[in-house]
Amino acid sequence: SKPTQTIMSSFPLHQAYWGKSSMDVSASEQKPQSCSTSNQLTVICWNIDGLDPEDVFARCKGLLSHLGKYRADVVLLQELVPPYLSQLQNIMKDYEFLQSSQEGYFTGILLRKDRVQLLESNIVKYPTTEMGRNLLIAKVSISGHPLCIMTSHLESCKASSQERLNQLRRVWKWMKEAPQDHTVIFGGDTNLRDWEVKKLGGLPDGINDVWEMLGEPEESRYTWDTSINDNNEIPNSIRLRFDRLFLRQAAEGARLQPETMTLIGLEKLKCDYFISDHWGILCTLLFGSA
Amino acid sequence: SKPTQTIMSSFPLHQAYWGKSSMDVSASEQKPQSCSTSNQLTVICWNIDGLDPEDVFARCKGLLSHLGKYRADVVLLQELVPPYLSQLQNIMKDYEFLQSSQEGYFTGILLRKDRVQLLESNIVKYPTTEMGRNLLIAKVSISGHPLCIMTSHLESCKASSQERLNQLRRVWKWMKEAPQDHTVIFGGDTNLRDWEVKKLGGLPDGINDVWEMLGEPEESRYTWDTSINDNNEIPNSIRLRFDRLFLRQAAEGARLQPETMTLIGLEKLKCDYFISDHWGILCTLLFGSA
DNA sequence: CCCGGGAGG
DNA sequence: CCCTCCCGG
Repeated sequence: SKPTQTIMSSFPLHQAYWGKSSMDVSASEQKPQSCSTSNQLTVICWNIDGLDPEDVFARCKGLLSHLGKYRADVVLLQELVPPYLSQLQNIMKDYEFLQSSQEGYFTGILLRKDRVQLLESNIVKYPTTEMGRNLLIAKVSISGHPLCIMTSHLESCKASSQERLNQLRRVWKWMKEAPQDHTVIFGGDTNLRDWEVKKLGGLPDGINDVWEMLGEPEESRYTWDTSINDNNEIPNSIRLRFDRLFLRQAAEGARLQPETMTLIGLEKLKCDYFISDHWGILCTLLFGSA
Repeated sequence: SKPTQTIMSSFPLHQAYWGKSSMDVSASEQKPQSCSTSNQLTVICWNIDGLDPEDVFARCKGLLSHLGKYRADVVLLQELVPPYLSQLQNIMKDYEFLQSSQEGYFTGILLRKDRVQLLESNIVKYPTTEMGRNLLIAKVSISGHPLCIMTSHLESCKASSQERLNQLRRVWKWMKEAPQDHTVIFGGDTNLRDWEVKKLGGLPDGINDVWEMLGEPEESRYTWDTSINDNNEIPNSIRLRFDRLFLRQAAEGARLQPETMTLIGLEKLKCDYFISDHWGILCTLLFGSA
């Protein structure tokens, strides 16, 4: 009875996520249970461009295929829209969903239930946004580690630089002021240009950019790249690192150490579109001894 | 036989400049000869918007009326076009004319013959202009004082800020590198926003903004003001100080001290247009003892 | 969601 | 020659 089900058949999406011929088994049986005391944390961060009406079904299927393949502990999505979200919720029964708004487009935090225990969530408004942007926060426990997870879609477009930097300062403030016993990880579509971060004097003490911590690997630098991605039909080749992860360590306890960062969603679908105009970030981190 | 004479009758313009019933006397008799050893210098600087085709005749007449009234020693004009220039040359027989180009729109320096002796002139190209802009320079002697006079119409529009600032730096360089025994005065349509000058670190040592030297009088701040001037039919009220005079003193000899700066062309013509979308600047300065 | 150019206010 | 919006590249 959901409107989206009138345009999307559920089965191919289910299959994309759970795998072929899996309609007959329950969710809990379909994938091996992860070790809930593993010290590894897997995060996906992706602006899925839910506002683009082109071939939504195929793109959603592609997205579910990736999410089902990696089964990340934490999935941070931007530009979710209600029909898109409904589909994910219908299929991804093994995740708990948080969303930053009920209407328009918004962000979401998806928590893998068997790995992450949600303790508290919070939505913080940006007071001067002109695009309805906000900061979504989840306090969770994973393998016994207290973790504060944040996502946001900062003000878009070059022209909104000032507002975007206001929002970035606010994000950093929330990261710094999170409980000191929590590790804090932010992932989102920051729409940042490198010169904007420089303009703020660089990252604040205690907050690091995960991509920089990994030695600035060239192959995962540009998350928005019109030299490859033609979803937006932009003839110019422009490459920007819009999507970023920031990390603040807990004052004590295990440090969270980035291990790998790769881009996903790089393959073109049969419909000749990419899943999104952004690549997704797949990041693994390890809780180690301090 | 000039094309402009087919659309403009010369007599009303002559009358506007020289005064009523003056067609029967020669130019040299029409106005009292200024004292050629006066220490006062009068400068008019005005973007006359020669590109605006509306009511050119009435606007040219209004311009000549002002130029005839003040009979400035130096008149710096921007957005001259050939027909407009021809009319001025036909009427203002008491001035020597320099122009920065022969075609399109360009700047001009008009020197009152009985007060100013032209020694040398120079046209400096801006290498990267996309609007054909340049710097027009005249070395002159006035009351025995060596003077370097410059005018320009810097790159227009907010979007061309970078090129405009390149040009401004070049102007300042030429002002600084003019012969040290010359006083240097630049007047022009700079299209500058205050934040652009700040961005360059403010005015260089040794170069001053005449309006600032006069204590930043509010009534002569905005030379382009759509809250009053509707020549361009811009519904928003926007006021900018586009037109500026810069001064560099000679290393020795009399210092040139600004005395007054007023805006002219503030009255609406019968045709319901202003003379230009810019106000003119009328400035008096005095050579004093150092 | 890049950039630039053109129209309308 | 302001600004914003829209469109095409």
